[in-house]
Amino acid sequence: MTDQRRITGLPGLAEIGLGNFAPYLMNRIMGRYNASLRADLAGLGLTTPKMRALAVLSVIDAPLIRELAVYAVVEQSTLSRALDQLAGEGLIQRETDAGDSRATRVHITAAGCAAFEAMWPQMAAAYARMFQGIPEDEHRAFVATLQKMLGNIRKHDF
Amino acid sequence: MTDQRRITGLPGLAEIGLGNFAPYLMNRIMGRYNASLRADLAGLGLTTPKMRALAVLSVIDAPLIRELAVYAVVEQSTLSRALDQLAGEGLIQRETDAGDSRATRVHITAAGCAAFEAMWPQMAAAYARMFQGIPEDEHRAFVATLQKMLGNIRKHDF
DNA sequence: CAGAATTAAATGCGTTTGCAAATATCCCGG
DNA sequence: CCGGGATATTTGCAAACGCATTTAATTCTG
Repeated sequence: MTDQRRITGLPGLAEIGLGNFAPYLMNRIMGRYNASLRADLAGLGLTTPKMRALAVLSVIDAPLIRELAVYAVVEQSTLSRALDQLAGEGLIQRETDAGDSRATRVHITAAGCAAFEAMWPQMAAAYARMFQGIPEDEHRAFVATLQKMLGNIRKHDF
Repeated sequence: MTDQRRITGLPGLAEIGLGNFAPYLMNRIMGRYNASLRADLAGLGLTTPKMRALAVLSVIDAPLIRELAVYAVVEQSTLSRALDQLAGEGLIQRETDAGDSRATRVHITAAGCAAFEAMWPQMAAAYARMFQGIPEDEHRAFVATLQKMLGNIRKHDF
């Protein structure tokens, strides 16, 4: 038992081991995944926030901006500026919500769908690489655990 | 089958579903984990790169800066500046490598260890929350899958 | 139903980031 | 042992980021 453990009663990071600490491994993996995507995307004039917004919009229709910020994992102020650019490029459209004129809903355009489809093969390739050699049932169990974890830490109901 | 699937042969994101797409879930989870830690750390005068460097240094002794950048998942130029600050605060020390005077090894100081120990309870709490309600064996299987994934995508041997 | 409190989104502003270039050192072939 | 190419780190710079504030609209409360 280390000094720290003896004093605090908490197992320390050294005892768990970096390579067994799930948040560390997840940061390592997503760090590389995101960096690799970012490099690919730069060639298409897209940044990470723009790509994430398009990805979510390809699946969820007309969310509010604050919802989109949660789904896309982008700070709302950063998203606001990313949407400025996407709108300027004709990839999305902002529209005031019918029932609440403070709120804005975001729609993806046909050009936006096309832009997302152009980058999807690279995301799919990175995804395939990540799970290569991992059996289907292990993959499914992994995703099921992720879903529980998200349920544990999210602040919103979506 | 969607139009995209019929044309490209690739299952699209909509078919997989955001909530079943592992990289998406991992970004959601780590986004919140990191944002929550960052808020806690701001009070201690630490940023994410500084915290990550300290965390790695609490476990790995005297790595080269480029190794530390990989372990800590921080761009090397960003790390270089974070180390400037940490050194200024007396939490780490840079020392030219004995065998290669281009290279620099980084040592954590006693004050640096103390700083990491001060923030560890918050990291441990976020970790515990993330896995609350998840059985021990499921947790272990999850980490084992993460280790395979890291092996699949990493570029370095560490 | 008036006014306070809350919520949505955008914006100002200082900091941080990451790419690319610079600097310093090392290694290899001839 | 000299010069070209590789490697380790730092630094210049423009773009991106996040916090806090602002603006605008809605909802709650007495």
